[in-house]
Formats: sequence, C-alpha cells, structure tokens
Amino acid sequence: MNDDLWSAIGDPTRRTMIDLLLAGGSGTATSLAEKLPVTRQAVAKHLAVLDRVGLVTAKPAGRERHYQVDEAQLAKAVAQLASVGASWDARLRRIKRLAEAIERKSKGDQDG
Amino acid sequence: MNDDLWSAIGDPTRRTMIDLLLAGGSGTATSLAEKLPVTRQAVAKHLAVLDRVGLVTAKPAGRERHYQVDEAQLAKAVAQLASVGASWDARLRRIKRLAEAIERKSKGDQDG
DNA sequence: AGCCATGGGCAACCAAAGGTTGCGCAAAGC
DNA sequence: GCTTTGCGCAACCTTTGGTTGCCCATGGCT
Repeated sequence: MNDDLWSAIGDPTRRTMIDLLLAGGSGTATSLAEKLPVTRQAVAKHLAVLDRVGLVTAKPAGRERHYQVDEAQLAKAVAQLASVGASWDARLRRIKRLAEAIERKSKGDQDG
Repeated sequence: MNDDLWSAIGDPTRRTMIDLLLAGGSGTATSLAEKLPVTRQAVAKHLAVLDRVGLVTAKPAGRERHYQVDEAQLAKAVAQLASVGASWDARLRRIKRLAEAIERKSKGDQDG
C-alpha cells in the first residue's frame, strides 16, 4: 500500500506544512518554522522526510532552499486517503444495511 | 482538527487491525496478532490506543476481551480523511487551473 | 573589500511511541 | 486438581519528533 506516503502525511506537523506550502506556493524551512510551533530544525527534518517520499521538491536559490509541493505525488497521497476512506465507508454501509435487515426481520417475526 | 483520531489511524498496524475487525466483526488481541506481523502485546497496546479514542470498544467474555469497531467513530475518522483529502484536492485543482490560465495567457501574448 | 546578519546543515541530546521478551495471574478445559 | 491459554504488567530497545548548540556559507551593507 506504499506506507511511506501514508506515514509521511500521518504526522500533523507535516500535514500543516503541506497546507502552508500549498497556500503560499513555496517556502523555506525558516519561513515555515515562523508559522509553526516548532523550531527550524524540526521543520528541516520534516522537509527531508517529505522530500524523501517525493511529496516536496527543493530548489536552491542562493543560500535559501525553496520547497514546493509535488502535485502528482500529493495527488497520489490523496488517492490513498480516499481509497482507505472509501473502503471503510463501504464496510460501514454494509454493516448498517445488515443491521437494518436484521431489525426488519425481527419486526417481521414479531408481527408473524 | 481532533488530531487524536488522525494519529490513531495514522499507524499502518492499527489501520490493518481496523480492517481485520471490520472483516471479522470482532476479534481479540490474540486472534488479531495471529494475522499480524507483531506480537500480541503490541496488538494490545494498539487496541488500548484505539479504545482511548473510541474507535473500538471491548466487551469482556469470560477470560477473553472481544473488540469491535465503533461505527460512528470510524465514520467520523473517515470524514476527517475525506475532509483533508478534499481540501488538498481542491488546492491542487486550483493550481492546475491557474497553471493552465497562465499558459493560455502566454500563448495569447505570443499571438498578439 | 570587509563585516555582520541571516539561512541552513550537522551533531548531541531528550522524550514519546512502536515493538520486544519475560513474568504472573485468572479463567477454561481435561 | 492440574494444565492450558488468554491477558495484563513491567522492563527494555529502537525509531522518530523535537530541542539546543555550533559552524559554515551566502548576501547585503558600509
């Protein structure tokens, strides 16, 4: 199931970082750290993780490193989220239908 | 955003456990551990986590503890997954539209 | 050119979380 | 009544998210 992608977006700080990058188009470790409750180093580590799984890409600009979201990879991650969600949703629906069917049957038994 | 729910389903082992519980209706720490690459104790810890956030409930049966998924809470979790996914999806779409608009504009500039 | 402010990488360290082994206990089964 | 067996608890290890401290390089200012 490619758990790397999941675990990458599993961390709340990293999710917020992706949000910030999407909102601003791009950002550096320092600029992101200003908007997050963690230090620049922590952000840098997260960026390294996101970079490793391809969710972000870095372009060096002078002494700065501008990170931006890789759209294709994020789309992949979103698809995985949707997939798991859909699977569970389907099962929940099936359970619900089953429960309703049983209830109807028990009512029918009482009536009969 | 209720990160507890997210972090609960963020772990791949716990996701698989939820899958197994949904598939089988219910299960014990021992029965789940048989189908997982981890020890019973690890499973028990995960069950404790899932129990704490309300994703599963335990019903003692003799010396066994049968766990089953709380449908309402799982539905909540699925909704959160969908929400984050939808948010990113929307942003990705907006970016794509913007990129296309810019491309059209540059072509128009060349033509004019 | 020279200096200092600033962005960033590296290393050491800490705490929490996922995982393991080992133990002990209580309920089921013979 | 004795043995299995399912669980819970405790100690320990490793990874990971986070911190502080230090140093290097680049860029702006004078």
